[in-house]
Amino acid sequence: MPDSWPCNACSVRDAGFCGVLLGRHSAENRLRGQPVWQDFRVARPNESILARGDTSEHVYVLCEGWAFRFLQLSDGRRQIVRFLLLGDLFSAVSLFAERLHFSVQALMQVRFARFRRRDVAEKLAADAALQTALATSCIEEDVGAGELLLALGRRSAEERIAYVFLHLTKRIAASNVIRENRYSFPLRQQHVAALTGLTAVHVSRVLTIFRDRGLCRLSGGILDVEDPVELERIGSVK
Amino acid sequence: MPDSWPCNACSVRDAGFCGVLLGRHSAENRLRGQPVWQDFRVARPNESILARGDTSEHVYVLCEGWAFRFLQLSDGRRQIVRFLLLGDLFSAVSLFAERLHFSVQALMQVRFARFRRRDVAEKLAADAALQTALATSCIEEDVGAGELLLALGRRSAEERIAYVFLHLTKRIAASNVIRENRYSFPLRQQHVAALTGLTAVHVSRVLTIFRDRGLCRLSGGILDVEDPVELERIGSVK
DNA sequence: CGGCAGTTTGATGTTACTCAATTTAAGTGG
DNA sequence: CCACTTAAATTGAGTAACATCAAACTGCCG
Repeated sequence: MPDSWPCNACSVRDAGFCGVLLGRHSAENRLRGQPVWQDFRVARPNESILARGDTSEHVYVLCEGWAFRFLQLSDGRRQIVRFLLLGDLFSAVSLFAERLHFSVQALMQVRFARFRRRDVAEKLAADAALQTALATSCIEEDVGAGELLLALGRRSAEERIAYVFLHLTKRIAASNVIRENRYSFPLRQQHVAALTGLTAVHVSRVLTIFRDRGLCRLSGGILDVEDPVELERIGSVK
Repeated sequence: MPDSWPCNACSVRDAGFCGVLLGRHSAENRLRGQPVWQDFRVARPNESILARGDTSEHVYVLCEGWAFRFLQLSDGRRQIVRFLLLGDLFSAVSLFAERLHFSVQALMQVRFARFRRRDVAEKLAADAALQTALATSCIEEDVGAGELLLALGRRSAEERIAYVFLHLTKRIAASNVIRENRYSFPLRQQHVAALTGLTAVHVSRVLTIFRDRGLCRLSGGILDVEDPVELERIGSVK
């Protein structure tokens, strides 16, 4: 029997934050006799889920699909700050703040769970596994933000795109089984642009170059990495 | 008697993280009979304090001077991720990780305190004020990183520089008394460049424009904001 | 006074953006 | 399954923003 098992409700493995919150889904892992999760919700493709400035009594975990966190200027310019994958908290540190300092949008049809912030905070005080999971999420988000800052501030368009491909494929690979350097990768070029600080037109040009060079190709929601070594050479932080 | 008092050892007020850690500096705020802080250290201008990849049993609080956190590519390109001001933890989330994912360098002569990570973690479990202080730091760092990502990804050189000036002056103003829109601002243009993802040459050009427009001037370690309204219009996130 | 780091300025180059037109792909309803 | 609609991707031409290189200038410290 595996020591980790997907949740029958949300298909998230115990290893993720959701799994820890749900406590391996056994009956005794409830708060005051109620399930610790509040409810599940669904959002359609491109639907806005949360907006900066909102206050919310909940924290959120993504259970199905992809979404992203972003910030936006008053004139509409927007920057994606992080993609949210299966099992991700929308934001780890937002457990500590009522008012949201970011917005979240669905990339495709998604499902997510809401947990009452107070319940989670209460459980957190007594649950070492949950503390560890939260700490890990905080670290990962901080590392991710720092590396993205480095990419946006100091790297060329090619390097940025290679970097985000590598970063995301590694995150995918950590939670899924991947075969043959092919990744389910539902981003459109506009999303790559919004993440890398480039325009969609320029992303298209760079991806054409990557394709012609036999480096990788993105289409139909699949990322095909043909030359992982070279991609790593261009995009790696090391 | 004020409810907040500068630490006689490090001049940090109780309101900062250091103050909470030291617990208003009263005798009973010690761990196992020892002062909770490990020791104080000094670094000279431009001295490297911590390097990415190091492991450390300590967390660090800045007690005097300015420093900055940065990331760097193997070819030397570097991006400043956050400036560290009086009372700042070098990194809030690094309380949860032994291995550092960032480097720290002194901007000028600095003094900082080391605290054993284990001791702090232990104190954290029992001390609600410390929990709150840590949570606040985590949020503030996350907000700062997000806004900087937005600036680097989507804003022009002028906007970025106006933004970092505003952001830093607000942080300074939060901990000091400021008179007449003059800020002690020990950054050199190269640091502004390293923070904004620009070159020092281009920063120089933009600052010349700002000066000629009567917007603000940076020299001799002083930032003089002559037209706060206009600076806000250019640099604000709102 | 000399040396050095930082700043300024000019000339030139490159990268990525903008605008616009065209092609391709993805849905949608009959 | 096809015609229609709409969104996304591609391509080209022209441009703007910022980088690079190099030289001159400034201020500071020993």
